[in-house]
Amino acid sequence: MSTIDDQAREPAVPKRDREATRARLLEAARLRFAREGYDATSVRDIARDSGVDATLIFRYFGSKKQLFDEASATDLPAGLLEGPQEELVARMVRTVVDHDWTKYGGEHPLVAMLRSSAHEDARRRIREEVCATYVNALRDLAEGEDAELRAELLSAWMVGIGILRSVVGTPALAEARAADLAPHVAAVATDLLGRPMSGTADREGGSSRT
Amino acid sequence: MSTIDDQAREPAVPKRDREATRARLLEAARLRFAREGYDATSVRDIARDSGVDATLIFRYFGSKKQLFDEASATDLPAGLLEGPQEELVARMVRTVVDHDWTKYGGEHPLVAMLRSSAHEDARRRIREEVCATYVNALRDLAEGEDAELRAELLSAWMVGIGILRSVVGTPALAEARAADLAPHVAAVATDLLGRPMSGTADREGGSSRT
Amino acid sequence: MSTIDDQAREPAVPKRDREATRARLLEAARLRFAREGYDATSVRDIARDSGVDATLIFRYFGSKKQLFDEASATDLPAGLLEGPQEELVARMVRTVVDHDWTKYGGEHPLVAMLRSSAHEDARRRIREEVCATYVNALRDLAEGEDAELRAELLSAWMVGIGILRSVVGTPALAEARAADLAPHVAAVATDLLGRPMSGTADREGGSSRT
Amino acid sequence: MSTIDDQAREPAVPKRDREATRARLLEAARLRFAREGYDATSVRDIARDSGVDATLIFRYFGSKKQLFDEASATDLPAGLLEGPQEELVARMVRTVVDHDWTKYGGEHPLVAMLRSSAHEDARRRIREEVCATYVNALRDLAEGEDAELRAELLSAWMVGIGILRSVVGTPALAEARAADLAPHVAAVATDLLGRPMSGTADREGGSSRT
DNA sequence: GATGAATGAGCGTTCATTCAT
DNA sequence: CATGAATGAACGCTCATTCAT
Repeated sequence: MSTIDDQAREPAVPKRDREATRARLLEAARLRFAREGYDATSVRDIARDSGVDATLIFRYFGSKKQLFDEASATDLPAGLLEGPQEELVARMVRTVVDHDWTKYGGEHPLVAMLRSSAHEDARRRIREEVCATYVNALRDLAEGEDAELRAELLSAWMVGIGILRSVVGTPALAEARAADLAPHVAAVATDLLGRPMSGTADREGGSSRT
Repeated sequence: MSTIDDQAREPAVPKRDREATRARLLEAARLRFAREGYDATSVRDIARDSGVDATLIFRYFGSKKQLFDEASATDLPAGLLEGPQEELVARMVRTVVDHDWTKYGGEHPLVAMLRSSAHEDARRRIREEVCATYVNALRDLAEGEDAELRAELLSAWMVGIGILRSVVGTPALAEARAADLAPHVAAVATDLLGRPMSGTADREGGSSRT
Repeated sequence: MSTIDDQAREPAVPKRDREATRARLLEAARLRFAREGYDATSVRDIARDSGVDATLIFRYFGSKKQLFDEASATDLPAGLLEGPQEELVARMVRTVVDHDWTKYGGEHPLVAMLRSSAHEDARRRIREEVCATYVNALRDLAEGEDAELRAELLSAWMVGIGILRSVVGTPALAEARAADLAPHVAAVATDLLGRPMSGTADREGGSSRT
Repeated sequence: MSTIDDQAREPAVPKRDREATRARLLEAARLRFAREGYDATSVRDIARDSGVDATLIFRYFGSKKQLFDEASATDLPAGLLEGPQEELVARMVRTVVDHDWTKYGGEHPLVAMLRSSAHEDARRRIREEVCATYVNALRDLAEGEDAELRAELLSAWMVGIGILRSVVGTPALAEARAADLAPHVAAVATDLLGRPMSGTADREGGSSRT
C-alpha cells in the first residue's frame, strides 16, 4: 500500500528482464538468509523484498533450497591467497574485519551461514568454505609436525573473531579495525605457525569481486 | 519463580508429576533447540520427545519462545572462575573441549545457540553468556591498556575452537582433547594477556553434571 | 457468507466430537471424490462441505491420499454372495441398478472411482473390487473351459450397465429398474455361464451395511 | 473453423509450421488427456511433450478446456457402420479389442475419456460418442418393442469390455483378442437383438489410421 | 507473430496456539 | 486441571493464463 506511487521515483528497475529479476532475487535472498537463517526466511519474504512475484523463484532457481545454495556461494575475496606469505594472516584479518560484507547483511558470510547450520547441507558448505579459505592456506605455511592442528587453531580464531564482532557484538571487537588487531594477531600467528608473520598487509587483498 | 516455595504444600504425588513433566519438556527442548535450532524445532517435536501433550508447553511456559528462553539458560560450569588464575585459560579450553555437553546435544551451548542466532533473544543470550563466561574473567586478568580487546580476542578463540570442533568439524580439532591444545593455548594466552598462563589445570573445574 | 446465520437451524451437529467430525469429513470426501474425481477435489472443498477446518483432514487421516483410500473403500453390499446361486446375477443387477448409492453421489462406487483412474492406486482398488464383487463369484458358477473369460465378460456387462446408466445417461438404461433388465440378463447369463440363471431375486440381497 | 480455407493463401512454409505445431500439440494432448485425465494433465506437460512453448496452446486453442474438447474429438473408425448388418456387433468388438488406439494411449477413447468424466463437457462427449457409435446403430437392428433398451444393454457390454480390458485389467479380457470373444458375443447379440448375428467380420471395417 | 517474463489463485501440508469439555 | 479438538495463518510449490517486448 505504501508502494503504490513508488513507480515514479524507482530509477531504473527494468521490468521483464530475466537477468535483472534473477539478480534482485538473489540479492534479497542473500540478505535474508544471512540475517534470519534458512528456516526463518520464506520465499515470500524474499519475493517481497525483491518486489517480484514469488513464483519466479521457482522458475529461476527451482526451489528454495537451490536458491539458498546459490545465494550462499561465497566468492572468496580475490587476492586473499595471493601476495606475500608473511602477510597472509594479516590479509585474513582484514577479510574478517574490514571487508565490506553488506551484501550478506554486514556479517562475514561464514558467520551468517552458521544461522542455518541446523541443515547438514549448510554445514557442509561452511566446512568447505573454512577449509578452502583458511585451514588449507595456513597449513601450507605451518612448520613442524602438528601443522594441521595449528592451522585449524588459527582458523578458529578468525571465525571466532567474526562471531564476536557481529553476532555477539562485544564492545571492543565490534569497533575494532584490522589495524587494531594486527599486532596481536601477528604475534600469535608467528608463535603458532613457527615462522615470522607480518602484522600489516600492503593492499587490501580481499575486495570481493561481486 | 512462582514455584519456588510450592514444595511445602504439595500433596506428595501430583505436584511432583507436574514438576517432572516440566523438567522433561525442558530437557527435550534443550536438546532439540541445540541440535536443530529454534525454527526447525516444533513444539510438537518437543512434546513427542517428552511423551506429553503439546498444549502443556503453553500451560507451563506460555509460548514456544518462552520455553526457548528457559531452555537455553546455561548453567555455566561450576568452578570455571574458581581456582588458580594462571590456569583459567586451561580450564576454559576444557570447558569447550572436554566437558560433557550431552545435555545440549554434545555441543557447547554457545555453539548450539548460534543456530538460533537469527532471533535477537538468542543473540542476547549468547552475548550475556560470552561476557559472563569468558570476556569478563579474562579482562580482569589482562595487564596493560587494551585489556578489553585482548580479553575479547582470547574469548573469540575459545568460541572459534568450539565452532570448528562441532559445527564445522575440521579434522584435527574435532578429534583433539584439551591436553592436545593446552601447550598452544598457554603460549598464546601468555602472550596476549601479558602474564604467564599454565597449560594444565589440576581438576576439571567445571563439572556441572546434569 | 451465506452460512453466517446457519448455526441457528443446524439441528444437532455436535462440536468437538472426534468421531462425528471424522464421519462428516469422510462423508463429504466420498461424495466429492465420487463426483469430481481425486484430482479435481481439493481438501479445502471437502472441509468446506463438512463445515470443518481443513487441517483436521490431516489430523484424522494423515493426507489427502489416505482420506481418499478410506473414502473409497466400498463395503460390498451384504448378501450379494449369499442366497440361491441361480439368482446371483439378478442380485448383481440389483446392486448396480436399484441399490441406493446416494452416499457416492448416486453412482455405483466402481463407476465413480473410474473418475480417479489416472492414479494407479485407484486402478488397483477398482481391480480388486471388480474381482471380489463380480468376477470371482461368477467364475465359480461358470461351467466348461474358458470360465474365467466368460465370468469376466459377464462382469464387464455389469460395469458397462452402471456406466451407461450414470455417466453416459442413455435414456432407457437411466430409467430402467432391475426388473426391466432381469429377463434379458437372465437369458444372457444362462447362455454365458452354461447353467440356468433366474431373472428374479426374492430379496434385495444388496442393502449396503452402512 | 476459421482456418478452413487458409490453405489457399499460405506462403508455403511458415503456415505449414503453424499447422504442424498445432497438430503436434493436439497429438500430445490426446495422449496425455487419455492417459492421465484432464486434471492430472498440465498445459506445460503437453507443451513439453510437443517441444513447443506453452503459451502457444492459448494462442492456438484459447484455453486448456478448448484444447481438451478438440483433442477428445474421436474420429469413429471408418467402416464400422458399413458392411453386412449381421457382422455389425463383430465389428464393434474389433473396434474395442483389436483396433490400434495407440493415438489414445492404447485404450479405446471412450474408456480413456471416462478418466475425465468429472467434467460435464467430457461426459457430454462420451454420451454423444456412445450413442453415435453404438446405441443408434444397434437400435436400428433390434426387432421388437424395447429395442432401445436392448440396444443400450448391448452397448453397455461393449463399453464394459473396454473398461475391464484396459482400466481394470482383468486377466482373461486383457489378453483376449476379438476372435476369442466372437462366439460368445455373437450368441448374446443374437439373443438380445432377436436376429442372427455373425461372430466374424471379413475385414476390420475400422482402421482410421492417423 | 512468437517468445518468455510475469501473475495471482490455489494446491497439500504444517505451524503455533486457543478453547471447550 | 488436563486432554485433545479446533483454528487460521503461513509454508513451499504448481497451476492456467496474460502481457510486454
